[in-house]
Amino acid sequence: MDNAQLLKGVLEGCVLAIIAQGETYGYEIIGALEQAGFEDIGEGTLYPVLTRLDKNKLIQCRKAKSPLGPVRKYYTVTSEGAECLADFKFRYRQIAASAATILFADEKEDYHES
Amino acid sequence: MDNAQLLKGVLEGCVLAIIAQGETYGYEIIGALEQAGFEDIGEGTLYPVLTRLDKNKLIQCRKAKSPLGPVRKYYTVTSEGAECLADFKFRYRQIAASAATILFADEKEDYHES
DNA sequence: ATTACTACTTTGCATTGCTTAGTAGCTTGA
DNA sequence: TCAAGCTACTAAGCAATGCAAAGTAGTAAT
Repeated sequence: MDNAQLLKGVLEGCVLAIIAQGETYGYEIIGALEQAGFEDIGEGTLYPVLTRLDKNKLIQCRKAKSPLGPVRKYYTVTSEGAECLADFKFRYRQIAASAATILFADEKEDYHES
Repeated sequence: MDNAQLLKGVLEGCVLAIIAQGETYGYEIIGALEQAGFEDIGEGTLYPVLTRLDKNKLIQCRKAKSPLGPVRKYYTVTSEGAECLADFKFRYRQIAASAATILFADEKEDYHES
């Protein structure tokens, strides 16, 4: 029961959602993920996600100088990416609801408890 | 953005949770998953999960005749499995909360609007 | 010049869902 | 009897993805 498996797919959707909130770059995205509660998202985890999203035309890239350090790659979502994000949210909601039904079934017995 | 990836890890925890609700067998578990809202969980998806849970000593198996059809393998959770399930629920809640923060941040603006 | 911080890249591995195909017991009807 | 159809489990092989580890570079400060 590896923790990593729970992230699969979810991470990609979350990264897309973060970029949808405003143009941003890799390092900043890692910070946003950690601030939301995700722990230990390394660079080796995030950057392949960005590469994939870019390859699939869901985000697009623009290079710009950083005030400190090397060149940054700023990302924004494409219209196709926005569609995908909406679709993802829908599917995630479905699965999360199904999982909650099973996992937390015993915690919702407040109202029909005989 | 494959739908299958969203299931990773979640499925295993859900199967464990279903068995924890009472002794059951493969075919019945598939029914329970579909009833909870999971779509198209095939046998080739479920049985490897059961094999893995068994190998990891989280569930144990008992063979018994079926009123119709071949012998069934009835599963129950071990004490170790119960611990794992509790741990899984905790981790799932954390990740689900983090994901919701990012994905549905814009939907919770009822109280500090304007 | 060395250290440290920012920022992105690359390689390779392990896990896991899924497709497909196969085995096997039981019941029913022609 | 024997084929069809249901129940029930098994097995082989593929693809996607998170992740660890190591590397490349630019800038700044000591």
